[in-house]
Amino acid sequence: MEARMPENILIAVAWPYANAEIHVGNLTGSHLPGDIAARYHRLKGNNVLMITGTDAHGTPVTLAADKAGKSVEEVYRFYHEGFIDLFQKIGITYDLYTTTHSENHFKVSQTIFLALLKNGFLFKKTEPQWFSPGLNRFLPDRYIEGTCYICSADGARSDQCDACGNVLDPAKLVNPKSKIEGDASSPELRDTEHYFIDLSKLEPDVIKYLKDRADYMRDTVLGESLRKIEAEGLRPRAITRDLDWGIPVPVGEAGWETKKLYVWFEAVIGYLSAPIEWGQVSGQKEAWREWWINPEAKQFNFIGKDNIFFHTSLWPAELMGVGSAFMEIFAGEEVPLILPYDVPANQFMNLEGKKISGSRNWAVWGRDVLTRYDPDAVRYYLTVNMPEAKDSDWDWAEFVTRNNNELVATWGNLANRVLAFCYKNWDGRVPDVDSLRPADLELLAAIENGFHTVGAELEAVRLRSALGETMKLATLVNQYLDVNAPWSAIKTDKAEAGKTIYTALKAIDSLKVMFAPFLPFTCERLHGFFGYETPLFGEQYTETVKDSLGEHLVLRYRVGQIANLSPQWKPSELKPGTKLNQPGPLFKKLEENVAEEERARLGK
RNA sequence: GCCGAGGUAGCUCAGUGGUAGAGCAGGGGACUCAUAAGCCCUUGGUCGGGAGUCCAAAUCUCCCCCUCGGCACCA
Repeated sequence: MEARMPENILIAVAWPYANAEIHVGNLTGSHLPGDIAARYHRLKGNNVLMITGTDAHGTPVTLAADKAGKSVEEVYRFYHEGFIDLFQKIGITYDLYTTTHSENHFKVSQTIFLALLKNGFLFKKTEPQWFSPGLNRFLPDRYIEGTCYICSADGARSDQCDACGNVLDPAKLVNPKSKIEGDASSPELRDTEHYFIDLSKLEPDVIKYLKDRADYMRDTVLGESLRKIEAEGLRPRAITRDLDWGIPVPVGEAGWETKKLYVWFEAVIGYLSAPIEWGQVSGQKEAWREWWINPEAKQFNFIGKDNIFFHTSLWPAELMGVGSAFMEIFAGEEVPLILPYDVPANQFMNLEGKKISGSRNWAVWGRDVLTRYDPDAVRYYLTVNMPEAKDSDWDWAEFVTRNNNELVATWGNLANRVLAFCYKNWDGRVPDVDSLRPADLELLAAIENGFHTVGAELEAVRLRSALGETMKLATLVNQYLDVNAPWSAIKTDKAEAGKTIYTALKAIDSLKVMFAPFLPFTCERLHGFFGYETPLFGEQYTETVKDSLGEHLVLRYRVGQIANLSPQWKPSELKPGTKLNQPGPLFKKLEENVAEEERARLGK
């Protein structure tokens, strides 16, 4: 393949919230597609930085801590460490998985706030907000419900009634109640002053930002952003809250000590602060600029559809409002930050036809499912069923059949049958061949072409399609084997059988690379069967970072011994005579009763 | 109510102007290297309904029906 300049690719994933475990819907929604993209670009030789971390702040964490009788820090650390354990077990290779509760993130977030203030995009405004006398704290609207004063339906939110659809005046809500368990006090409206970001002023910029990307952004994403904004406009939005837990608002005025930056205003800033922290812990303090100042860099935000607004409106608005002022305050140079290239948001994954619900245990939890199934089996099903265009469904019976009929039968069996046949009949070595036949060259050409077609799908973040293309190529090799039947040929002409096996091995060696972003664990094993001495991927590890807020665990990724290899996203160059290692099955076939057993676990 | 996304073979879904597709499930066959896997052939659809534009529509326009999601100070 032609030489090319490496691209700088930032893979930024939505920040998991520290009040619940991660389930398969969260994985397929953002972490897994991000990891597949990151691994592909690494194989391609691009400079990849994949980051995110735990969103530690916000009211729900505070309330979860109250309920558990623990400190907010304990609660956030509990989930944070669990997330890191899961990402190692399922191979989500963050270069840095950190947290919003770090000195660095505080500083970067506050700098963004100050830059927006400097540029005139923030204003203060006093509004009534619900206050719980029982909890002695302000509560977000979602925690208040009452009776609608228009249609008399119960369960109306304070600003809108779902029953009649009317927008409500919170002050008129009848019999307002706190939805917090154990809070029997009657919430009341109290005036409170907050900072707002003037999104209406930034609306033309946001529209232009989205229109510039409209030819490749997903239709579902544009529908929830561009078309919605054109229809409804953007309104100013409060970016501070009355809360003890969170990032202090960097204004030295009295009365602001009890207020914090709104979680989504600051969580998205993590896409900037995490690369900065990554540079610090890697001893390359300025390296983050390669993904944030370099206008050629491409940033991807992998998120679920629930976050589309924050990533297609609020975050670009923050960045455009900041302009060069962030760097001016942060580093003393007036250069602008770049804007995200694409926001490939996924829809939701349901479970057995119903919406996933953590509180009702209608969920397949990431760490739990990995105690019974291999990570690549889970990754495979989550990828073929990824909700790229619309909501999808995790169905246990389908999990079993896709595992058995596709992963095991088409791909795993292909690798195993060819390697085992070769190992047994050619003394553990790749057969020697003098020349190849037209059919052999034809197969290898088709496989080689896959690096272009599958690569194009991966670059466009059409992951289901990319995996489907790869699986089709595996079928092509199965067909080739059937036509050439080396198990028959070997009885009369071992050289001919050797050509078939050599060709098939080379094809499998190539397919291994194409499958690797999706199935990294088994492809790494297969890589080992072929006798390679360096791995396909680097390794994950954790370390503890200390700062003025204390310390936090981070997950990292070390490229290690493959750092100096040339890009691996290219056709196999397998040499005749290469010594193989003892092969074995890559995947496990699942029993038919698995679906029944798993369904019995749900909802309990 | 408003906004958005969907409604294509029994099931899960791909397909945005040019003779209806894939995988699974069902039926038949040849083979045996392989986790009884793989391969070949095959049954099956008036592309939610109606009207329109066009030489030509699953694909564009309009109306209607149904499902799901959101309704932004909730993450």
